[in-house]
Amino acid sequence: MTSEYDPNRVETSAQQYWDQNESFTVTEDPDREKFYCLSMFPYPSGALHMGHVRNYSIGDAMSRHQRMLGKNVLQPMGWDAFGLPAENAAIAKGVPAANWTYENIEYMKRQLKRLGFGYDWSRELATCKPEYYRWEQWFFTRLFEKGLAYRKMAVVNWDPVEQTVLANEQVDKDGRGWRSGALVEKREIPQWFIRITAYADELLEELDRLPGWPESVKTMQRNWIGRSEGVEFDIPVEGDHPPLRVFTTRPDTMMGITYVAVAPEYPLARHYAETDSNIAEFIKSCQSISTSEAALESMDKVGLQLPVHAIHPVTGEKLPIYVANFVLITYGTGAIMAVPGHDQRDWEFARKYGIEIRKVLRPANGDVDLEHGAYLDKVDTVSCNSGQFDGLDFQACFDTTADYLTEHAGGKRTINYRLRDWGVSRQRYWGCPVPVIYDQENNIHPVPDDELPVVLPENVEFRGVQSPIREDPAFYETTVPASGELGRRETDTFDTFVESSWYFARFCCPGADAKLDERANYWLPVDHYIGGIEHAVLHLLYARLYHKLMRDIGLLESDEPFTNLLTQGMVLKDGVKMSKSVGNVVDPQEMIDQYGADSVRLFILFASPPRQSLDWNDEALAGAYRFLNRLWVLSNRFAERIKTHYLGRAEFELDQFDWANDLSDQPTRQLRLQTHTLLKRISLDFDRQQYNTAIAASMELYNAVSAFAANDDNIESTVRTDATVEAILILVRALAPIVPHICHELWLRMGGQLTILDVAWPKVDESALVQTTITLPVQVNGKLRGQVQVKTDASRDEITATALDLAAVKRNIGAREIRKVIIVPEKMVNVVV
RNA sequence: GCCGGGAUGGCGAAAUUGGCAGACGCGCCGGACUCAAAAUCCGGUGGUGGUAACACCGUGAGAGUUCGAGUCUCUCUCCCGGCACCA
Repeated sequence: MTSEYDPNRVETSAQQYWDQNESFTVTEDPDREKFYCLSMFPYPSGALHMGHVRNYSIGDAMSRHQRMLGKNVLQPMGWDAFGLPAENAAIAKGVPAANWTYENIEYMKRQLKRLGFGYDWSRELATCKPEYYRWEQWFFTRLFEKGLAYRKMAVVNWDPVEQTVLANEQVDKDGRGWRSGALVEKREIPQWFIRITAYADELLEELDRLPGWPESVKTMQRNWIGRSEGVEFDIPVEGDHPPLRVFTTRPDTMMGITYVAVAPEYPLARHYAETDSNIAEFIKSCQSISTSEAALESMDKVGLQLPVHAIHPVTGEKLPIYVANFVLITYGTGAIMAVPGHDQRDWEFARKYGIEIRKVLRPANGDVDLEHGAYLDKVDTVSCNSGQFDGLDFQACFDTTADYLTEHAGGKRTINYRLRDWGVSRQRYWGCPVPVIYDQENNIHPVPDDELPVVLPENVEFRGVQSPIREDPAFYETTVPASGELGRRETDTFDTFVESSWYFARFCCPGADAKLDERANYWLPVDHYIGGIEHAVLHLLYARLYHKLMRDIGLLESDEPFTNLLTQGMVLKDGVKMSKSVGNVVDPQEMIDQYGADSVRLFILFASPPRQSLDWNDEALAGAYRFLNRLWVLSNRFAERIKTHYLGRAEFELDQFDWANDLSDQPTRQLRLQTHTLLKRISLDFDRQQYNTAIAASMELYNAVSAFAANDDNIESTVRTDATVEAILILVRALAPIVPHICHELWLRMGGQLTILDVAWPKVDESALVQTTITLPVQVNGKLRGQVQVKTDASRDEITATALDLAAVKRNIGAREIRKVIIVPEKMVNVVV
């Protein structure tokens, strides 16, 4: 008697086996092809959610499949352990952030083990540990020395009641602090930046050499970097004022300038604000406006004219100067030339304030009316009303005007990026301390290597929101390197994106007494990176940047960190994202307790292709469980026979049945044809990570072999047993990456000598796919009318004759004349009448 | 507004990239087993008409290319995601 399928028992025993044998611990092996499969590491928020389970199920299926293909597979796991939630818990509940974090890690690690993911736990890391962030600090001081990290003033959210800086997440959508409820102000304080703009071009260009990345992510990164080519030049201002520096991508329209506009923060605007209260008030109103997207969208373009004029650099015309809320101090030069005829935003502003709209561009073969909007075309256009620049097409006019401005207006061609340098300072406690010391004159001294790490104290007490290390002399009081005078430590910590920008590299070198060692070059780049689309820009861009920074400091040889990227879809319930506020969250733990890890993994990979969203369905999960029960029963029914008859063949010879014996048996040939046709599909689907169809095909294989065995219960014919056994052995191996526990146990029961982890992926027997006859669909005028059985090597005439002989075909042709017969070899027949 | 991705049964989805639309699963209907139910097993399941054989319709809408279109081209509608006073 076979025992019933008890997932809890089966899974515990498989997991014990993997633990005891350290089945997933790997080392470098130059003789084997490596495969580094990485899933985005989780923030230890308390418990795994369904998104994690999906992410890691995909990664584990991929890793185990690659291992069966014979590769040296690295699949590590760790913890993105710094961050605000731990700090919030500390503030709200008085639990030390470190304890909260370590307890969550412990619980979530148990959950990951309970799900049976094949991680090399010997490489586990948590970013909040000094042995990790020590190297982050070391690296930062290198960047500082190279000028790639620097300090400058920047705007933060200031809570006037708590007297502290707030993270964006701590400001609600009405612009109030999460704890005090007070209106948050903008304040400028000095902060640390990493010069990502120095890598803007490489980050952009290299996207074209990442065929393994989804187009959507590459597009998002391109937009984020936002490269635009144009010209920067001076527009003189009356009186003693310095000229206004402007940037434009359309110098060809500069003869149409009818006003200029500056950002509220621009020096000229500030100058007049000192003496004019209207201007001062206007500037203030611009600053208090929330920067949330919704607010920006509904915001009107408003401005105020300054009591001074600019001078057109070509015509000498007097141009009004406005301070306007739509000009950004952070982009370009903070001032713009406005050409309302050929820029929609300038047009709208001009309309509102009654400024002249001048046409300096028209279609090459016609004219255009500027009554209803600006004319923006660049193709088939010609310049007009532009004096010496008249009659030119876009490119010629661009070049001529750009040259003119270069010569006469201090101009130069420049490239502007939307991308800003990365602000990495956070005035928070639970993060990696920025390793610098300030002396009495506020000069910056990086912490010397031998004094690293600057350890973040874990036993601290919160009094309100303020970061405890800011008011802890034991932390910030120190001496200045070299001089020994009294100094003050930086109390800012790093943005947590800094830790996640290099963890993939550190996984390669556990325990290294350096940031990285030569093992990194064996494993990197990551062959397949899997995670949520929400990281399309920030994390994935910063990780690319850090990889290049590490390369340029000589720690790595490769240019890019992730060869292939798979962005998995969201997990939904009833068609909407699972969330606490909707109340539709399904707890993975409950599902595992009820059905076991294998059923959860099977369902989650079966319900949707990995890149698409997945709608959670309890009933379909039960269906996955039922399938595993059927698999269990069928495999066990043959396990004893396999063990006694096939033991000794060993895993290496599994695919070598003695078919020469007798293949005249038609049902056997049919089963083998089905088995290997399906195996071919399964293998293809695994190769393209389409696990849902791989599982569907595996279920078909189960259905086929189960029906075959049922119809032939007392088969004595060896050849039929062989075919059945062969199909079962293929089925169990094909499912092993997806439902590893049950397959582990079944393999042992069937007498396997190796753990199924290390058994080779099954091979398609091409000879099983050879058919002597084939069924072809027959169409008349493209409509299906019947099927014919023909010999595989039948001539076109023979096929035509057979097809035309079908009653249904004759009936549908009727009296009509046959114009031609199209035969697509091995596909179909179409009679055209 | 711009960019990217979609739209196929009651539901999740599939279709080897131009060749039998709806594989596989869920749900539902019918049957077997059972005193009964659950579980399990067997059969059916795109729509309309027909006892049936069969016929017609059918992949968001409309046109086109083709012997043949879910797949290619054009136009449009809607949905999801991202970006956006970027000069």
